[in-house]
Amino acid sequence: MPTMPVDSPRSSVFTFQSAVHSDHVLRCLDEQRRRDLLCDVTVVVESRSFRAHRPVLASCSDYFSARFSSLGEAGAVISLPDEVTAEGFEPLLQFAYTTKLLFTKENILEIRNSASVLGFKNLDNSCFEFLIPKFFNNTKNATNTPRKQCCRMKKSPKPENKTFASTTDSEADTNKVTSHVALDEEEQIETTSKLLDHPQQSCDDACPDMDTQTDYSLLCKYRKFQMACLEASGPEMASMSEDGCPSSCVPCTSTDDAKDLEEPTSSKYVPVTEGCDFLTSGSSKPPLSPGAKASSCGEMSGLSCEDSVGPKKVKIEDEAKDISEANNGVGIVSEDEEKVVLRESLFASDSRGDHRPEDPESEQQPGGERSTIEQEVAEHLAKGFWSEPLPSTTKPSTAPLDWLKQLDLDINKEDCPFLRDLGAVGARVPDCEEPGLGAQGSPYVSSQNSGEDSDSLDTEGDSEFYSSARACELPFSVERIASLSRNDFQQMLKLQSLTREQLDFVHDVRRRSKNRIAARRCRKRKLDCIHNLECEIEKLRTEKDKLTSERDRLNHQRLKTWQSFSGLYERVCSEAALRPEQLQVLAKYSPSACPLFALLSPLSSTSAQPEATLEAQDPASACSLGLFQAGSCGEPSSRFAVDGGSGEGQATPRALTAECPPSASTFSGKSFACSTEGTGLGAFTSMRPEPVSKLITDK
DNA sequence: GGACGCTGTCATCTT
DNA sequence: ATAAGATGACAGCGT
Repeated sequence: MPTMPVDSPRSSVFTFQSAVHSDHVLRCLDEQRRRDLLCDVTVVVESRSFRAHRPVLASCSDYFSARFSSLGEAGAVISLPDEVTAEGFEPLLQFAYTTKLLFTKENILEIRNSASVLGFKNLDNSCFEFLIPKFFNNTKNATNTPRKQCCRMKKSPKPENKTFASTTDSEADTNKVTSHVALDEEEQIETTSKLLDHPQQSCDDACPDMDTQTDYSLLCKYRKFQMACLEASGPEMASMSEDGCPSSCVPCTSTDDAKDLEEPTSSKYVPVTEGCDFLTSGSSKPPLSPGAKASSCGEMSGLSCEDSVGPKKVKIEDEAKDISEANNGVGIVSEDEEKVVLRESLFASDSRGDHRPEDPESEQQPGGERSTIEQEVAEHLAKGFWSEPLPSTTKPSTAPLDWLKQLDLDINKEDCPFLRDLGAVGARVPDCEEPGLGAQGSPYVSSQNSGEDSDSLDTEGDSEFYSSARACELPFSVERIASLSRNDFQQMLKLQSLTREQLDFVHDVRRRSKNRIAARRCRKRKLDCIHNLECEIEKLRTEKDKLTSERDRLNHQRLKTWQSFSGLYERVCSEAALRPEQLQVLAKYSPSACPLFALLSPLSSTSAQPEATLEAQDPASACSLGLFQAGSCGEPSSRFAVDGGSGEGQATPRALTAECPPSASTFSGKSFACSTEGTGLGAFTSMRPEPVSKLITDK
């Protein structure tokens, strides 16, 4: 958009933004493409060639962007992968130049596939995800798309949520495409949810080791706990974030974006006030009304795995996002029975007047009977369209009550170019689930998913609010009140001349809404923390098992080495027929760990080693019994647990009794005395293998 | 009808 | 000093 800073005596900067410039540019580019003017690339698909401009393609498609950047100037002709068909590519090319995607039931799959391969932006979520199932899964419950089950921790699946999995009779005779689509949609939903949710979002129950981006910095007491864990855990927990969040093992419950880490799974909508900042601060775009900001932001941020109960809402909110980003609306009009034009069009400030007279397509099809699919599609898109709040320009001087009436009447039926055409379907006004609450028909309310557990905004308190709001004649929605930043909120209040009572009421509503959201966050953090701790416990348990088995292995190895060593000494001594004096001399020059010491123990304990008391001597035999007779002790490790005092084992009585059965534990007391007797001779005497003892005894 | 879980709200404390 | 957020406690509601 052209900005035209104009110097003024006071150095003020003005901004002019054309609402038609981008349209014009695109139109010119399309014209050039049609006339093959300034086209710098030929795209070959199957046997067909398409002339185009690289920047246009690159700006719309990741694929082209990558290709062009890698090819440089050389690639004047590029061939697309086999997966891309001409039938699928041509509408995409047209979309790139016109923002309109022409498709039919017959070619939408081709288009979707091509778009997927080419990485065409702004189509998947906004178009295919909703449309394809409508085309190919058009059952009664088609609108009830499955909730992302893996993100529902405990809620039992509801029957209607199984639409995709279940195959109705009407579906039974559908072609393979149907199942393919259903499958793909599941993937899409999942992918979409992942994208829209916090990237960390994942299944709760299957991810003990998955990372999380839960922002524990927002935890208060939990953060302290996490920090304590960090400190206590040492290097193992070094992967924790600064906030004390262990990245190695964390709750896999959803965590939203950095700001709104918290809301994703547990709440239905998350107004992120801060998210509106980019709209409000120094924007060069035409100022949006507070309502627009609120709605946009609320809907933008209102996505979560759990929240996005179906592609419908995802799409709507995605559209809202697009709307908020580009100030565009989404319109859909019918061309003929099976043909639909999905169009993103400029959503000028006067959205209510956006009947797009320049588009003959938008005119009602006289007598044209729409298919159910089409009706649903149109209704869906209309919802997205009207989820955009009324600009403030439409209600400046209108009395609040009149304004509300206006909302209820005008918007829903008359002014919406899509619903107007829908007949009975149109009568099901978006956001008007509760007939008694006319205010809920206000486009300020973004509760899109009618019916089952739509706890987004249709809470008791909100319903109460609407009643009270009507009583107070407040032109606000809860969402708007709660999602606005403080400044915006204050500004909005200033714009409205409210009575004291009204002001109190609005503040109260805002406070409660904020608190409600905070409570959700808080609870979610608790759950995350619990989950995190469970993961930690599991991890430590695994670690312990690993270390235990390693210890056993090493002990076993040590026992074998000792036995082998002892055997060798025994052989040497017996073959050499050494006398005890000779043995002592030999031992004198042997390392202390040498099993030879064991051969000397009786002598040393009685004469040479006065400190080796009877208690130590007795235990020696006791230990040897315990060690080498008590096979009942079971494992080698338990045997060597006894000799902990001789080396690094550090066996404790508790360990002994724990590891040895009662029969062997009768020795434990003395064994322990023996093993703790000393680190030298006593210890080794306690360990001498029976053959050695026997040898010495014999001698 | 009670147990349980979920959610909103309030009061209070912390940031 | 004030607003916003966090959290414990409680109550209402649905299952």
